[in-house]
Amino acid sequence: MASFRTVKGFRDFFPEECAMRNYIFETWRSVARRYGFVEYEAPVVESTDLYRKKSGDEITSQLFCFHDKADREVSLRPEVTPSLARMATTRHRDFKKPLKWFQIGSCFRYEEPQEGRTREFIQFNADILGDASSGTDAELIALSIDVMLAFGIKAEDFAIRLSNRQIWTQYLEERQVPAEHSATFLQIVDKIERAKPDETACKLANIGLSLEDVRAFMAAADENHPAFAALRADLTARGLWQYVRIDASIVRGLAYYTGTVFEVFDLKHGLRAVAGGGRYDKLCALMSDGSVDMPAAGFAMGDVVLGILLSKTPSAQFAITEYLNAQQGVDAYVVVADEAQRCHALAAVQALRGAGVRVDFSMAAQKVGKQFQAAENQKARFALVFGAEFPEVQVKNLISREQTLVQNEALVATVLEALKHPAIGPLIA
RNA sequence: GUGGUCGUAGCUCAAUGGUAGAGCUCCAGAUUGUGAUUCUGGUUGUUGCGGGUUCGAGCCCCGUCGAUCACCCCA
Repeated sequence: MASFRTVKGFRDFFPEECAMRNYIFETWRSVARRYGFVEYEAPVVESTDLYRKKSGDEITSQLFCFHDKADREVSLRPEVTPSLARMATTRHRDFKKPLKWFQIGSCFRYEEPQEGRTREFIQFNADILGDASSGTDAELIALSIDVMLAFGIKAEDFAIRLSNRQIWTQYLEERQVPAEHSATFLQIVDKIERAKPDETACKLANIGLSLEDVRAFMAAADENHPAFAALRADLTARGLWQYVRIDASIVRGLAYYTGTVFEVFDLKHGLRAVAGGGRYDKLCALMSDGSVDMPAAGFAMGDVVLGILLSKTPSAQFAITEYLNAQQGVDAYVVVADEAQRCHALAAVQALRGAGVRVDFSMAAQKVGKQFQAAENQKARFALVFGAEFPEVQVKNLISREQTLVQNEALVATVLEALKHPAIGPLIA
């Protein structure tokens, strides 16, 4: 038994898991680029104040925070939106608006790990800054839908829960509830489906509201509500409105959301939200002490819940298998049948690799049978046998099992030509 | 941070308080120039860790670490 384990809530990525992770990254990247987003990255360690500024002191209980050797208070980032707001505001004059930026990287939260929740997780963040139009919100929702579709997650597997915090702001104004109760109220709404009704009613009574009135208002907030009219028209034109469900109980936990809020969630397994986001028009002003007032909206998708959903969705497995087959293994495996020819084999390995061919071979002397077995394990399409017939080389097609003799100096050209033809049939017999 | 369940080989799991096992994987051989199947052999454990009870603990008790579930939180 190994003496060391991963630290609580952290994960190893063995090759199989790393391939899965890379598949997720590449899918995120390719869809984001399809939408005209450019990639950025921010530091993993930030000043703890960066997170206090927008969320208050209590959030430090969920931060990986520590003092560095110069006694600076720093934290591993729990999210990237504050870093993005800092970056975008400090150099906003350098960029034409709107900014469509995405990022992929680790975030850290000191919480109790559970299924779908680890202490280090990887997030895909997509944000649009400098555009206050509802078209921006629609673009982000469309991106989140297309990301799911790109993973092979279909309409019957997921949906978007959509709401808007302004309908609640308006609700509170109409009932003359003081603005300082707004955050408390949104927390109550967030939990309204899970908490006990009498406790919820009691909390609402404290700020002068009744549960019946709130429930009635929520029921009335359907897709015909004027707050969703522009979004609905936009997403309907894209053919994407079918994925959207209005749900007024979605307010999102973050303090900084100001308008549209939405979540991506699965329909079959009751998992945690796959992604979440919304409009945060005041955050840039807050981060820049009012010097840069830039509207913004965005969402984040984590790798952990997404990975669980992919593993439970058969239609997603197909795309993963295709990706893994294309990525794994090598094109050719060099078999050293006669150790006297090893130096020629090494020269060929080097030449083939220089030509861009993926090549592997046994670095130590091995029986020929073992080497062919290794070639199969590596999913090689060709075995190149260096033996007594050198300077001729046996080129064996491992799928058709056909074998031909080729002059060594023609080997690279022959392999390159052969690789142009698509592999026939499955690599494993 | 609080409470429930669980922790045995690389993996999946057995083992009335009485000699720690099986399957799979991995390695080697049968097979010294060709992939499968099969057969044979082999490696791997302070039973998560530390105490306690007992003639004797994988099993019972306490603590601790980890996993998981529910709270909490969901940026």
